[in-house]
Amino acid sequence: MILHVDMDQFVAAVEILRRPELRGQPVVVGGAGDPTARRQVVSTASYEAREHGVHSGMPLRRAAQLCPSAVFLPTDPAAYSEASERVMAVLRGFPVDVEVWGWDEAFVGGDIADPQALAAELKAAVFAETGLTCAIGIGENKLQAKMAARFAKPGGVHTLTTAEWLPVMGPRPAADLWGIGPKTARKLDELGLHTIAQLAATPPEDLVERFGPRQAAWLPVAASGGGDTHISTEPWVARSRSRENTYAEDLSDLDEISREVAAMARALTADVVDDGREITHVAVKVRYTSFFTPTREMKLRAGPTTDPEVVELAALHLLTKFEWKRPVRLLGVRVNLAMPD
DNA sequence: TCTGGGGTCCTAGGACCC
DNA sequence: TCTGGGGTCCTAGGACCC
Repeated sequence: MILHVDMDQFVAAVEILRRPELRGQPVVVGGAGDPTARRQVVSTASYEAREHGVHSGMPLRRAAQLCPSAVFLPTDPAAYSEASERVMAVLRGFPVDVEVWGWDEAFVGGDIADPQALAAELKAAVFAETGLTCAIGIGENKLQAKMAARFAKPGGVHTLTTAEWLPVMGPRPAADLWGIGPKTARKLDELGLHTIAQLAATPPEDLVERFGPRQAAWLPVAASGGGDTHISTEPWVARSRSRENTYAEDLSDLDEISREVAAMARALTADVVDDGREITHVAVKVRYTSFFTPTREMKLRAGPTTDPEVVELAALHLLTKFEWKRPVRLLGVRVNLAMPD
């Protein structure tokens, strides 16, 4: 069996931990914590704020309208990263395999005799050592465990097995499946495939034309409750690193745009060089006020580099490949990293 | 009340080479 | 002479996740 550990309202919970007076109050974490700021969105809302309809991705100003009494806090990624490390260390203290999945999730596998007992022990240990609570899903593969954790939230334990899968998940919309987003859900709807049970009963051949071979093969398997059972304990090696910024006021001046992109390119290079990595590709992203968002990317011809000058010049070169007739609201730079041997 | 930031993986088309 | 088929690299975009 595989367990999926999913922290409850993780970002909000970390903030509440260091400000206990916030417990029980609606808390909204996002942007610089200013509910009047434009172009900033909710990162995480506490359960109390969610009761007012506030959710991740919502503009802060909208959140403030829905829940004027909420406490608004700036995001503090370093604090969440540090809290995440403490949680994962607790999980690794057990004789199990742990695969970290983002800040606030992990899959746990290995030689597990009694998954229910293990789940209870993990929850208790995480709470005792970090003050944070989690939900735990138990399943026969990662997909089942992940879906089970949704039923377990907040703070519970839930099991979903192959035998239970179709009776429980079958009637639910295909969009409930981990890996099916709004676009795929709409395409499935257009094919008359609305529920997980309907998708599970569809031969891949019927999906190839619309979805391509890989997704066509995966969709019915996932809908039938099939999934990956491998827990990888290898440390994650990042493929890329990026920085982007949405500006409160649109940018039109190409000199200013160039300065911004150059600064991002240099900062990014410093970050990855700190991590001992080399840069192979540079990409620039522009979002116009229309929300049209093209990207331009290039491989560094001279080979992998750690030189900020090279990365900056590449980014500035890529800038020449865009049209500058309209103002922009976002600029971003991404670098791809050479994979160590 | 207009729509964040940081990632990963997949697909598709064109260039280029044999 | 007007024309094939395969393989790989590169870039752009789409979709999804937290």
